[in-house]
Amino acid sequence: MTARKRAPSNAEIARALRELSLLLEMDGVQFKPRAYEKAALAIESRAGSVAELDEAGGWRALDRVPGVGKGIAGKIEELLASGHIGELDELRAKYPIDLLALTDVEGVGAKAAKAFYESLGVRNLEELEAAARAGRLREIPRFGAKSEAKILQALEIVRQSRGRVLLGSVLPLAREIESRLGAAKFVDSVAVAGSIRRRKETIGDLDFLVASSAPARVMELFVAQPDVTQVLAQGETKAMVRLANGLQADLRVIPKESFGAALAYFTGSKAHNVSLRKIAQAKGLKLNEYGLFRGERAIAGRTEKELYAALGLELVPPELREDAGEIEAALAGELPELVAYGSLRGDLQLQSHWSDGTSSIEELARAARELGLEYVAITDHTRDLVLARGCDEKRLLEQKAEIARLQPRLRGIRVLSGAEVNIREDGSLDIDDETLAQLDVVGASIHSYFHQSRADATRRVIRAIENPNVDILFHPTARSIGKRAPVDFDVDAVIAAAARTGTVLEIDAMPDRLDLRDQHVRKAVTAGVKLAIDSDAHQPSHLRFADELGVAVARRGWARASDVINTLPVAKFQACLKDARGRARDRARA
DNA sequence: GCCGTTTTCGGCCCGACTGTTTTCAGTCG
Repeated sequence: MTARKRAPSNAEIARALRELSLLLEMDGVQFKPRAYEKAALAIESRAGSVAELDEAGGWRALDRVPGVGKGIAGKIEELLASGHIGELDELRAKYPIDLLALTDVEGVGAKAAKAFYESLGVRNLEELEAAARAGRLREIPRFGAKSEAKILQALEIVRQSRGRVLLGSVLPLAREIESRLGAAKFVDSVAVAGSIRRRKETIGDLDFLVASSAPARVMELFVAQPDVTQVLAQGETKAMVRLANGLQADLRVIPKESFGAALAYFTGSKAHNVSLRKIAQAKGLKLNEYGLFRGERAIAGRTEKELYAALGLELVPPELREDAGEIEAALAGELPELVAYGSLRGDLQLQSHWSDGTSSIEELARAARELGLEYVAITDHTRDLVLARGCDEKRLLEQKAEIARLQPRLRGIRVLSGAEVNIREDGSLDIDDETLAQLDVVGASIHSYFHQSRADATRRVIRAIENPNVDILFHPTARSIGKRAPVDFDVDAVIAAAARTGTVLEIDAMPDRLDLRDQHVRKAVTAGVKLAIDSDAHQPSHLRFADELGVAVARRGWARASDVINTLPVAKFQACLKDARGRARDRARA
């Protein structure tokens, strides 16, 4: 067993501050909880390491982080120096419960957790579930049978995602480990395999594959990484470790000539591999992680391309390997040419500090240009979202004028005016048509009434997209992975309506949204509905999600570049929206 | 505990809605 001293990551510091915030709230302290929560958010979304910042400049440097003052800077220093925060330990002793897990359940906050603990002794998710099943939550004031049922439903969603983490939260670490291994002289090639390579929306563990003639040295390097908290197993060609984020990471070392076969084998999915082996079997061949064999002789396995070709298949992109028709398409030579990473030219959903974003329009535009984008739409929240400082008609038009003033200073990137209008309970919008008609890009989305009946929700969404001014349906189902179920509408009916009205459906690339999800993207593509892949950025560091995660979801949904409207150059993109609005108006008049 | 073009005190994105009950916690971004 290895235990190494390492500086806490920003995420770990944020987690401690967030727990402190919740415990203070539970303790009835005023205002401090919000301050700690704000500081946690700021630290979590910071690009640079806070631990390094402290090392370089101490609390004075920490104090300059927005939301962090003298007090919280002191707490962070305490954590970095000793691994503990005294006040946090004291509060944990007072309330010995898994508060972070409990408040992750939709409908449970600090106050509810306190009531559950003090009245029923509930300390963790298991005890909460037991209490809810026994019908004991309704004994607590202000809780009844309905809230009990809602909590059980929310627990089910949490349970389904237990032990899995969001793709977006592990991808950077996976790449870091990959490049660390790849930098070693004795490593010939390295790859991330498993569900990360397939870009599944949640990840259960990390799989690494290395080709090397010095496996022992690779093993040593792998288990000695600073992120490793525990070595679970270490043999000659295989190691398993526990990482600081709680996930397990596995490494296999393979001889060069088997790398392609092993990569295919460890990328999966299981169902895809079973189908490949059946094809091999039918040809009198044997397929395993070491290669494709006729009798004892290996006939392919050095690369995946060689392996698939030997089986009579086109190379199947990892994102499609779910045994969902890709084998048949590859046999027939009819795999689609998927939208490529790096092919987005625009980003159509950005929130600035005009509503709940943290950056100015100019900062967002410059950051987008840095990423190589040619245009962005500023789509701040609107009237109904009071907490997000939603804009009314007047502010939206002021912002449009502001964008026009800024544009000459922003060379190399076109900024479009827009809005993320709220779809109300009945499908009406919270901004008038006259104003919407003046904006370049109008997205509409759901932010409330998540629990309507299927019929009501379907009618609501279709009514919204039938408005000729609505160009795009933003984050269509409003789900939050591992937290909130998607709004229950008839997806096929909404896709059919989008095809009829020329409405674009969005793939919102925020790590916990990924909405539309892969299967629904595929339905939309089949129906000929256009997609937009957007970051939903609230700060510059979010912009990269569009390419990193959004394009991945589109690829998993079999989308080509021609299906994605923001792969178009800005003039063609705008012509496309204008054309759709024109036809929608004609239809509305008819 | 943080913050300041109302700057060293006194505010704290602060409205509608749900579920549960007569005063409030939680949710929406």
